[in-house]
Amino acid sequence: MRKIPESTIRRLSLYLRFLEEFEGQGVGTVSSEALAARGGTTSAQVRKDLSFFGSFGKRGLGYGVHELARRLREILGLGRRYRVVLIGAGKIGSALVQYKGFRQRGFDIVAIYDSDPAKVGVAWNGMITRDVQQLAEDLPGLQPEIAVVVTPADAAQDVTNRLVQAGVKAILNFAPIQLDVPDDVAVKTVNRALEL
Amino acid sequence: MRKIPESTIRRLSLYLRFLEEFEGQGVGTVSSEALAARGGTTSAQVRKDLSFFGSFGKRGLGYGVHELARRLREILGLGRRYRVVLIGAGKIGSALVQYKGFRQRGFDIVAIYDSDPAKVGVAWNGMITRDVQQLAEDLPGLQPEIAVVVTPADAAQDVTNRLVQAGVKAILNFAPIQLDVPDDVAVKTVNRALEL
DNA sequence: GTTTGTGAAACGATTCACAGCT
DNA sequence: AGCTGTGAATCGTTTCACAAAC
Repeated sequence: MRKIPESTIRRLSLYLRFLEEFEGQGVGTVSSEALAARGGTTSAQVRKDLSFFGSFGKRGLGYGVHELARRLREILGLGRRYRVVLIGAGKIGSALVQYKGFRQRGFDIVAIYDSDPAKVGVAWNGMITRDVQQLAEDLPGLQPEIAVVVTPADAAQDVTNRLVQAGVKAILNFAPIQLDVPDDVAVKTVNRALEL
Repeated sequence: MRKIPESTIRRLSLYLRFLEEFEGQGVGTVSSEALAARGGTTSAQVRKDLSFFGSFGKRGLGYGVHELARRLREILGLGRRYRVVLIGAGKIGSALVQYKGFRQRGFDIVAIYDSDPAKVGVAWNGMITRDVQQLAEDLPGLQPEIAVVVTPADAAQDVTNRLVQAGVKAILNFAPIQLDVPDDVAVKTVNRALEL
């Protein structure tokens, strides 16, 4: 029982959200069936997902809402805070700085960079946008766990190289391009597109 | 060779984007290998994806960039326009009305609804927000192919019921809830959340 | 009696590997 | 010689089904 499916992780955060709902409604215990109904999966799926990490339920009874929520937060690494640098102070970048959910989920933006002289020096949420040229120099002091790349596609790979060079091991990429990184660096590219 | 993987469809629109890039660069022909490199997959994957829909390449040569792009647009139903109604004139809703990419991709918003009296009557892009109570009455005249639900979670199911009742067969759901619909209605729930 | 936890079976997607066309 | 198209093999995920726990 080693490798955990990526899809399991995605569902785990869903479950957590539902548990928090149940918690708010004063529900003390849920069955895998109830969780599944809320999330549009099956009870077997819920149980298998959880079983990757241990056994948190009581047979014949279900799961303690509060306890399971706690365990999930633990598994998902919530409660822990992450230092993140943001590269790109354009539209998405500045939206992210102001987005409260980001901070709520444990992500603290500790610096913002841009290459456009018109954007450098502008303050967002009390943080002054710095020149991307200073990135290499600043990173050792910032010690960010995560970098968020929100540059145009043509700048993304260059920025990524600098980040990797400086030892960043996790990148969240909003640029519409496949970033080339060493195996020990995790990249998650998010697709800002709608399709049907 | 009947059922086409959902993931194949997702990749197809990626391929199309890359082909348009190549087209812009005056490239006349691509191999599956070249497309794969651009998109971070493998050549076998590209060929298998395309093979679900026919054989568009020339052995020993590759694919005609222009022709393949045309075929993909055809397969993906682009070029066709869709009439969409938007339910919810809140933050995301109003962003969507103004989002140009939506229209560019063939989606024409033909009406906007909200239940909040303060929002009803407000014009977005020259379109006046109407009261959601009028939905049932209006839909037969609007004949929308798609409805986009951007209401709060507690209103979403109710709105959905009305839409289904009126014969809408495709719903794009931004509310953080699992919508319950008959089998012949397609729902795509999009998750406005960031995780890592 | 109810509901979990989990091997085993079924299913679905990706990768391999090669025959066949250009 | 080069590259596609595709069955067959492989790999990963979901579903089944049931013994064990309460």
